[in-house]
Amino acid sequence: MARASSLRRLPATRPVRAARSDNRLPEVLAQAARAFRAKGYDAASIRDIVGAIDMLPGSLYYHFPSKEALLLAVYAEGVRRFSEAVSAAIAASAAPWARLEAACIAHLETLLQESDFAQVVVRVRPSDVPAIAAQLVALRDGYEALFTRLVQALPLARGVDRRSLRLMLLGALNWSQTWYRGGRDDPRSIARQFVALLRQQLDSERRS
Amino acid sequence: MARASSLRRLPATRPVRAARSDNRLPEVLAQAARAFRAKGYDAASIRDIVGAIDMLPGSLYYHFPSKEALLLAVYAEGVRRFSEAVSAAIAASAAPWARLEAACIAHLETLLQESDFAQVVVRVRPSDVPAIAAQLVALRDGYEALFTRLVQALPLARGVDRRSLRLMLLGALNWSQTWYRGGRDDPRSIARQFVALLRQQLDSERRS
DNA sequence: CGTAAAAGCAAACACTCGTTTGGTATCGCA
DNA sequence: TGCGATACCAAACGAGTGTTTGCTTTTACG
Repeated sequence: MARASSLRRLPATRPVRAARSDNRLPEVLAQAARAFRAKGYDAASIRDIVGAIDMLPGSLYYHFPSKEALLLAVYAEGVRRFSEAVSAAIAASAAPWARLEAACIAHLETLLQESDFAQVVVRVRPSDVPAIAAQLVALRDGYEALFTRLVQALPLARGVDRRSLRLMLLGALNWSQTWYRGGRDDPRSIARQFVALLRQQLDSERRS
Repeated sequence: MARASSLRRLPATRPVRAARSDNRLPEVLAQAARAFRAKGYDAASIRDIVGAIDMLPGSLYYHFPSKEALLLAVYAEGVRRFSEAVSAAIAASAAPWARLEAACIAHLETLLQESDFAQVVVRVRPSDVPAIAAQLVALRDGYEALFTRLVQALPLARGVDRRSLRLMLLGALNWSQTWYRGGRDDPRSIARQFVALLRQQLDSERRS
């Protein structure tokens, strides 16, 4: 059986028949992502979300059993977009540093341009939604494991802590959401700058 | 006239007489910082804050005209603590890199240990509180100017973008609030690691 | 076509939110 | 000691919150 678009398995009430074509679930998700990104989880109300697509508050509960479940769906989609973008980006290169740079560029372009879903992942803190905090963290950790492997592959001088390097890089990238303004900066060059600042230790003082 | 403790000028209703000794404003501020840090601005309710010190919701409005004004007071105090810690720390050293490292250590220790007030500065986004967003940004910018000067003083190879360096460093430091767990890590060594990862370009290829 | 499921409407529910208003102990000070 | 400002209490306000319940329209499918 085909895996389908992955959005189709999100609703909690499983249809036994195919979804109808006038299904507005995609619009709901898009608007939810937009609202969560702009206002954060608590400040974004159900009425904000559904009102933007002329739907009534109660109607949302046909698609999701709770506001938390809605956030989880948006968050999962955000993580999926990050993973997809980065996976595709690193496939092109073989050299460890080039792969890391490609990953950072893809991460930042997804975060700062393709927007909304990805921004929610960086914006919303799992601890803000205790009921699903563990699931949010698990999703994010799954994605960041990609970077763990990329950093692991780097040829570094001994004594360089790879965990610190990963945390520093991802932290700097994610924090850019705070100060980034389109037009003035662009994601690609920011990511390149950041990687370049770390690349000073030359490759392979030891085994690859 | 003495400058006083700087908390005394916070209330919006200016007393013409000295404050009474049973004044619980300090406790209100401390609890507000605690709540804003733990839950964020929107999720932390007035009742959460005053309830923790057995005060009634309405009583807060003797000290502050609005919830936003309360946040502004907490935020300003947080920025003040950052500034004070970092200013004191960089006074001890003269060498540019040592000063930057000292600043980062002080920043991170303030953020991750002395806690609450400082954490609010990193946790709460100005855009979450539009009415005072501009003032929050101004406060933070004033503090971060400290780092701009520290980075400016570094002897760097030409072609190294100082703005990127500053943004990367502060971003990585601030993001640590997300993953830091006391006991496992400690702020001092984290800050040292981060600075070390950037220090590879040797001092003064050019003028000091 | 007819029918069952899908998708959403309409209206309310109980609750919490920030805030206001009027009153009152209590303290600092002359 | 008395007076007035200080620092609250007590109780409510209207608006907004996530969510539920019963009903209705629309669609895909046999």
